[in-house]
Amino acid sequence: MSACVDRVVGFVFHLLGPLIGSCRGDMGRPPCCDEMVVKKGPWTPEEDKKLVEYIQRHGHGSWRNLPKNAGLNRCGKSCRLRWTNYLRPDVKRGKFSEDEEQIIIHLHSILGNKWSTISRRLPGRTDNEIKNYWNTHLKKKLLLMGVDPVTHAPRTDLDLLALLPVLLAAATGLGNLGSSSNDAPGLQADPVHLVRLRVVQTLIQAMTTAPSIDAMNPLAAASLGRTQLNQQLVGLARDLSAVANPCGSSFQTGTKTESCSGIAVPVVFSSCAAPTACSIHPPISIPQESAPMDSPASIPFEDWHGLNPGESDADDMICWKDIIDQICWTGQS
DNA sequence: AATGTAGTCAACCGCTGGCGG
DNA sequence: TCCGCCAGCGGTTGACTACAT
Repeated sequence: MSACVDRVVGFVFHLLGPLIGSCRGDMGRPPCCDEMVVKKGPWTPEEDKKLVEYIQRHGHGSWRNLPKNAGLNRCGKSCRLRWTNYLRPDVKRGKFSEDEEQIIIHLHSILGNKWSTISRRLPGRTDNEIKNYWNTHLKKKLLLMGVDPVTHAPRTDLDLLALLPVLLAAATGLGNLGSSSNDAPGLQADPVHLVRLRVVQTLIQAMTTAPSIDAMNPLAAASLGRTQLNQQLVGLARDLSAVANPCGSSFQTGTKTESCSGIAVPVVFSSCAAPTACSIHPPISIPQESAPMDSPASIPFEDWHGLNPGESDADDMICWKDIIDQICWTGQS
């Protein structure tokens, strides 16, 4: 919320800045350069040439005074950035090598987003270049490997993603039930629709709340967001049980412990005591609570391979729109 | 061929901490 | 000790390009 206010205030000041600046007098801190005159945007070859020649001849000295001395219509800050990120003779350009990638990943696991510190260990690479490479390549690479790029720990959101097929199957099953049942279809249509809406609501809530939490504290978010979502999913599983009960009182929900690769995992189950009567409804099995990341009950990294949707088959990659479409419209015809 | 979408990266913005007066 | 200036830093933006539809 405050970030939003800051943005609005920033925008207003952005609009009024030149006006305020022109009548500021000697109040407050003077701008680093005259925003009304100074040039912004991409550098031209002529500007590059001027900057390089000046620095080679005199050194950069005070960046604040450099543009005036070098005959450049630029902010000193802009000159420094252009020099350090692009024009400096020792800047190495081109693709990052495997070794460089490994060094970046390793250092990032120790230092976090300390791009300038990381860049000092990689001669010829600038902090900006490393930061961009991280955000565009390495982050994705780690995600596909099942590693959280923030914590460098095995991803903890995969169990939630792994639940989606289960939820889909449940929601789809309800749709089939509603359309195939001869018993008062009109009475079942509304609860089915309500459950679908709750599935969508849960997904949307997960998608919209987690990032804001992440921004403040990724570690806390990983456990908090997941815990809340899991609780919602548990509730959802119970709703599904209540609605999709084709066998009367024999349909049950509860909690139990299941073994996953030899590790005990608490799950919520919903099952039907008469399988032949409800073969279209697979048992719903949902992790009950998120375990702490370092808990022995959490599933180890190597055990997630089968659950990572992006790893086994590219076609299995989750598309949120398709999921929501499927949940909302399956069985509606 | 035209349009839309996603990816990339140079440059900008605003904050922080060091330093000197 | 306080204050202002400055360089450096990390996050974000937006222009450009490649690819898909």
